[in-house]
Amino acid sequence: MKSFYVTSPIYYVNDVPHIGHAYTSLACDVLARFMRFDGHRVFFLTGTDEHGQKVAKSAAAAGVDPQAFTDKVSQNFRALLPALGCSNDDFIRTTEKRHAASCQAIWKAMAARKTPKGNDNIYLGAYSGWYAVRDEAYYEESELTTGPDGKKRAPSGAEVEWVEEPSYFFRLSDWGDWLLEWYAKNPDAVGPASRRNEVASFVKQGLQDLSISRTTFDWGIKVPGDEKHVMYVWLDALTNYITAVGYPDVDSERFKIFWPASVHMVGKDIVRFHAVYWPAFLAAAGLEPPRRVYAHGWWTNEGQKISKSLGNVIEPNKLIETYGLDQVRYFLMREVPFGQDGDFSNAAMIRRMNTDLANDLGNLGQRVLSFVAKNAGAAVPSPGAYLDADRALLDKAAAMLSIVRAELAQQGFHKALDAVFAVVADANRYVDAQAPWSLRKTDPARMATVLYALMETLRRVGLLLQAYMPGTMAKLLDQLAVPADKRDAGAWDEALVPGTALPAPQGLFPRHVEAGEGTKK
RNA sequence: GGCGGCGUAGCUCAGUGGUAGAGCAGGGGAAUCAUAAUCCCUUGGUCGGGGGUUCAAAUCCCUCCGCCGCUACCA
Repeated sequence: MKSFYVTSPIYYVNDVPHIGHAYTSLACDVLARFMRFDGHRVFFLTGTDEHGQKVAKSAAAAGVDPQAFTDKVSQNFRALLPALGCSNDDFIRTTEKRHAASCQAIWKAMAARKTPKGNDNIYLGAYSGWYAVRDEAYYEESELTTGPDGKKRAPSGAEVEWVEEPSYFFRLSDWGDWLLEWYAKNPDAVGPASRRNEVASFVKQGLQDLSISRTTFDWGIKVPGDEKHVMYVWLDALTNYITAVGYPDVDSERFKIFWPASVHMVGKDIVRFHAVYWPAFLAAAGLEPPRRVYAHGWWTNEGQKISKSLGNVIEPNKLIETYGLDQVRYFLMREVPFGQDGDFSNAAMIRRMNTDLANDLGNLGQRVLSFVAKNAGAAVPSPGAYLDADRALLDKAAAMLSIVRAELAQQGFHKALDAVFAVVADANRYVDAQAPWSLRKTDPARMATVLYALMETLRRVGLLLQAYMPGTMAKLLDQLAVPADKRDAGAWDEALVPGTALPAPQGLFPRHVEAGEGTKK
């Protein structure tokens, strides 16, 4: 059995869940569901990133210790998953014991090994730079301005001072060639291709060593053997991906089955951490890099950049409440080519849910199933010999599986949907062309064949769309009387059994009508 | 500044040398099984500007204009 390991980033608990988090998680979920459907052994991981100075500070501000604080706020993210219909297999928190053990193990593994150039991977040095206390951030010399008072200031206007602190460094500078070779030999390792090019050109510029410990705060995982230091949050955070599959027990069944990860799904803002640092950390520790890192784009809201200060943050729960879960899942996966930025607008959302879902797919189901209920004895009809028109529809429906499989293998979520909805459109044309309402009077046997072909097409559409819209497609398959154990790719060619009794049809996708609209004048 | 990408119908985009395409939106019609849904036809573009190569350019080359991404240690 093939395995498939997909991860979302672990979400930083200091953030409030927004559409970006939901989007990443949903993309992972669609992949996870499709791969399970397609017979893979799947592990879908998500979780929360809970260490770092900002979290410690937020906890202090709330008057609680950091652990109690993160116990609480990590729930914001955990609770979002069922609301989104996510089928994650685990939820990891970086404050868990298993994770501390894993981080310390990868640190030791890195420290024990040499770089490709024969140097130690980790060495103790000093991290120095222009630090703004107010911003809690370091700045590059080039970013600073010198005021009339002679003081250097950050772009934010905060005063900066030169500080030095002891720090362990990861000798990233020795890993550049290895990374470039990895990109070259594994063209699918980073996607979309534009991101791979960006990352490669970044590496080509030459890499500096990376500070991987801090001494200025202590809310983190202790560096083995030097407890004054806590690990750099990104080393801590990225390591979650192996913790969850059993690291440091590399001989465990789970680790052997699922590592390396099939896809790390990330937002475009954190590509570098996943496509440069992470593979280098892993290689330094003697572990395999992930098979693929894929960066998706960002959403705007009604054409505007989303920001807290603009107050136009899109809350996933609100969206689901307004439009429905499966509608939102569909919209996010369909509206924008995955990998590119996209715009959310209520008009576009409503257009998609009414046009694609209610009118095309929902109405197709309704017109076919209610016709069968009224005119074919509420049971699966018995088909006669197929004509060319029937074959054309059925063959195209049968071909969808391999198309969807190929598209999703490279995160082509929208293209996979394109292929399925092309068949839905064909099916609507077929209904009109065959006009079963006429056949009812002239040729009942032919009518039965047409209805059967339509139901078979709906069955396959329903099977494939389960990954995107699990709830609604379960209803569709129920209405087609597809048995629960015949809803995966293994049952792709197991056609509906004539004579099977059918339940009363019900609408799948209600049209969305805006308040004040909908009453005829 | 450097590197990379993009600019095609009202909107979102596909199309990388051979008579301009899709979806949605707009207009007209057909049908009546269905969630007034569906189906057919149709309006609409000097393919960012200019120059060049070629029998032929949205597609290759040059140049200009505009937009975007990356250009390292908050996460």
